[in-house]
Amino acid sequence: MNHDSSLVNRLTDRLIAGELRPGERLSETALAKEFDVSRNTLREAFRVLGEQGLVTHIPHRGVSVASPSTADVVDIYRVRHHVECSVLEHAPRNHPNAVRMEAAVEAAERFAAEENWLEVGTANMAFHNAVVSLSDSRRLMQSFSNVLAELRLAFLKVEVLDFLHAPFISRNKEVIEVYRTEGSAAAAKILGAYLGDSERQVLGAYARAGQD
Amino acid sequence: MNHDSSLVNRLTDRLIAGELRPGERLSETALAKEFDVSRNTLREAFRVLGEQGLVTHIPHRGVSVASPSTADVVDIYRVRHHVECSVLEHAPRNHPNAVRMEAAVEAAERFAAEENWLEVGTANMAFHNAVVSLSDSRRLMQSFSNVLAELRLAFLKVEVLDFLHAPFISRNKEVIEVYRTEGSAAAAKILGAYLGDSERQVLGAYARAGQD
DNA sequence: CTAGCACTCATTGTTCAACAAACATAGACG
DNA sequence: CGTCTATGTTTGTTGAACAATGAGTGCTAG
Repeated sequence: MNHDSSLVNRLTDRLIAGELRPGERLSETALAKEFDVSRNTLREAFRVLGEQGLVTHIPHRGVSVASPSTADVVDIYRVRHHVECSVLEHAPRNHPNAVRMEAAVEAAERFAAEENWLEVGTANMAFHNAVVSLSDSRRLMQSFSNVLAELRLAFLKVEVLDFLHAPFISRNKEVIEVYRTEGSAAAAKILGAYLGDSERQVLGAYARAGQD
Repeated sequence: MNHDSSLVNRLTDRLIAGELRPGERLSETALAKEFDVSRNTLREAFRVLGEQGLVTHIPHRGVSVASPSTADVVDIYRVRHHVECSVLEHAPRNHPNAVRMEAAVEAAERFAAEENWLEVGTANMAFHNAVVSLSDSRRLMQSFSNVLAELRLAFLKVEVLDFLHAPFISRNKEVIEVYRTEGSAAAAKILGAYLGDSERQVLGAYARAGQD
């Protein structure tokens, strides 16, 4: 995805894989040693991750893996509503990137069959990134991708990947189907409802987990 | 605006003030000396500015002030359409932050009277940031703010601040007026047309300036 | 016993000097 | 005229060092 600084990639990989858990403190010296880089280069990587929202930086207290609060989840879903729905609503009828959406759904189904929920989640992210790619806007895709990555940390925080992802594969398919047959506006409505339900599920999981 | 790392602020101030011109190469040693910081800290600041799109970083070739191409301008206006229109369309009837929009317009009028076009541009940015603030989403505001800052670099690049900003003050007022009287949906339509015209103006200026 | 306080220790913030690696420039050469 | 090489400059990265801040500890006084 990012073809720049390999260090940022290595860190994001660990983050979205859940190997660095939300809220976990990231010691500079420890991580520098682990990734075999100097503290200074690690700090540069921290700054970009911080700007992407994957990591929280508090001056003189170091950085931790972002640990989205319920307020953050609500905020993230606000972004999703505005961006995803608006893009889908105004998408041209047969946008080439629709195949990306289909590919993502197929991948999700494959991984769901294997009960590999982490990869199902990745495929789900790919689906929604594909939706936003219908905008043909690099910046929109970039910003949105960051927000989705942050949302994944929210999923990891409450540790119920299966329950959160499984029911939504079929709804992804429905979005594609409606987009193909009835057009953008109808599909955007479906997607909006989808997102509302998804948000409720996540917030419910937060409440059950007793998280803030 | 940003109350974190003072260095990033100092740099962004110089950038949006046009003192560091679009495309200008930013030498690490030179800038480090000028801002009286070490190369390493400057590089950390470069990473966040790079992530914000204000600065372009090419490995082994250093960073330059972002110099948006016409493709970038088109991309930026795509973001603006999706974000601003969607937010305004779904904004509640009497959102408290509407006063921010009005304050921005008044500031723009004051500065226009003084023919201080740089500050008119700043006030215009404040207006559109205020529009997005109707979403009550921190992330949407943050991302959007970055995109607007990048657009200002586009204005600075073609050096026609007055021509680009002056005609749009009244249209800002119109957006507020329609939002107050006819509601969100109507205002969003007006704003959409506004943005379309604005985009054409900027692209026209690019063409006249013979820029890519 | 507990609240407050000084002290200690660990971590981050920042700088500096050094070197490797990539790039840009200029001059030599065919 | 174009290409290649040599040289110099800039970035990428490191390690060590020190200052500044925060966190934890144990002491003291009430």
